[in-house]
Amino acid sequence: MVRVGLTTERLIRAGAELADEAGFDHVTVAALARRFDVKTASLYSHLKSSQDLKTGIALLALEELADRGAAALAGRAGKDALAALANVYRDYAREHPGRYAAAQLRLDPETAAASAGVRHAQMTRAILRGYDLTEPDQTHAVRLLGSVFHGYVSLEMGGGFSHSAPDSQETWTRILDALDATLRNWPAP
Amino acid sequence: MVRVGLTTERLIRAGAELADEAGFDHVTVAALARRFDVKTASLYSHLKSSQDLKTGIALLALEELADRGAAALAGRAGKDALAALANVYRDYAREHPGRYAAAQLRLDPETAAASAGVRHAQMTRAILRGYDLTEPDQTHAVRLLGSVFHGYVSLEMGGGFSHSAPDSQETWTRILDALDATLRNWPAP
DNA sequence: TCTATTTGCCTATAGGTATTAGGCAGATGC
DNA sequence: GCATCTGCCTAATACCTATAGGCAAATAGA
Repeated sequence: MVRVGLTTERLIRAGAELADEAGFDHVTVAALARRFDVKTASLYSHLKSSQDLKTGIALLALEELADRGAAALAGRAGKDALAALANVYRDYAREHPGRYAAAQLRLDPETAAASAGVRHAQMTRAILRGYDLTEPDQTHAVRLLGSVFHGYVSLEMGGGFSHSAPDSQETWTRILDALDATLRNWPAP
Repeated sequence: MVRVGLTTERLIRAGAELADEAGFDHVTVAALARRFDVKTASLYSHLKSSQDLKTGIALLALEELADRGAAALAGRAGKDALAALANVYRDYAREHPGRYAAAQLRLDPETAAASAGVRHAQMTRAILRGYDLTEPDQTHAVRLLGSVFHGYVSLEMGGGFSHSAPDSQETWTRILDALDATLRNWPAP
């Protein structure tokens, strides 16, 4: 009975790797146990439940994403900042599809409020400082940007844009151009 | 041994109802069997697998959505058409959250090509006839609209906009205004 | 109407996942 | 060096998916 040195931390990190390799929906307590060459039941000393594991991966992903976003935004403003943050999401999803999928997990309100999710909203709002929007319009714009980032990345990852011209990168650039123009010329009600 | 009269058709339709009531991820062959007061194994005469059931629900949802879209677009053009199709997605997701979630299921290429999914792309393209866009820009715009519709609806359903002002309906209206303006003034590369 | 065939739903079975309870043996503290 | 703690184990329960083979109800043919 060799002790492998399991930790909640290590398990969640390994779970994130498993998610990226096999897909988030293949993340199971059993699969994770196999990865450590340990019996499934052993993980329950460190994890409350399967849901707990998934939530942990989601929180990790949200944090990594927020860190990358903060780094990308530093020293940038306006369209530059817009494109930088947008690319953080898209690139992260391509590098870490499983983690990105985890980040979409619906969290219960308390967990969400304590997560890095709030930093994401703040970062998007920070971008809008480079544009001239009134307060309620800022919220509308935050929601628009969130929708486009999430929507585009999720459709792209689902293969929606794979087999047709023009290629996805071209569209992505043009969509960021369009969003920039929209924010500069935000229509009155 | 009373025969209940199971059919693939009936099973998929009941599965869609189950999805709306309990959530798409609670749709299982076992749960569906309980609903018909029948043993789980009995469903395998009509369904190849659990995946088969889920795919069936997805195809049903895509078709219902496409039908609603076609009806909504009839006789409309420009911003009117844009708002009509957008509302079809949003309303459908609210009325049938389970089916809507099913429609996001990733289908294998052949299945997708034979699905109502292609009608969705056609409808979005049809909207763009009311705007003045060159061919490649039309594709970019189709992808933008798809991203916003899907992204917004999915964030809204995840509760992302629930507990903050202004309310979601207001934002939705303003986003449609912004999209209309963007399409009318699509920026050159 | 009676018989023969089809077929719908059943039982039995095997294997996968989640989760809890209780046990033994390394690791740790005095 | 001994006592305690704690990490991983075995055992057990309860689902879920899926396949194989059986019996009886429905259907077709005479």
